[in-house]
Amino acid sequence: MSAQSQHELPDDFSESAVAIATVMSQIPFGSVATYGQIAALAGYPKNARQVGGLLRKLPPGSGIPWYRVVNCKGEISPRKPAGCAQNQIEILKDEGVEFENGKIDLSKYRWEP
DNA sequence: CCTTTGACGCTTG
DNA sequence: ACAAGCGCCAAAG
Repeated sequence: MSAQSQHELPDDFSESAVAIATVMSQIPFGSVATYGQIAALAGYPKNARQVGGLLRKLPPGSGIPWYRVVNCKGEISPRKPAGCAQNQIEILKDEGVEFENGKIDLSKYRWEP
């Protein structure tokens, strides 16, 4: 079998979705990126919402550090199943990211490509 | 084809 | 600092 990439993205993914997922996987260890930032780097500055929609569709073990994605406020975006953010916070803390009242100081941990 | 939904972001009060 | 409203775009029904 051909050597597949570590990013096993569904074939359903559109061109924009692949670009977004690629940028997302570029987030370095110990850093975080905002939805708008990822969308802009992918070439779609107005598709910040699509980034979130993509994370929702992302399968586990996709090799994408979804936990390094936060909103413009430096906090975990609130989604339906409340409490899931707790796990994300733990992972980021393990990477050295400091949380202040549940928020991250983007001026310190924001990814700067 | 039209309407609704969604892990967003910015502006205004 | 906080809340509400509006804008933007794609996927699903």
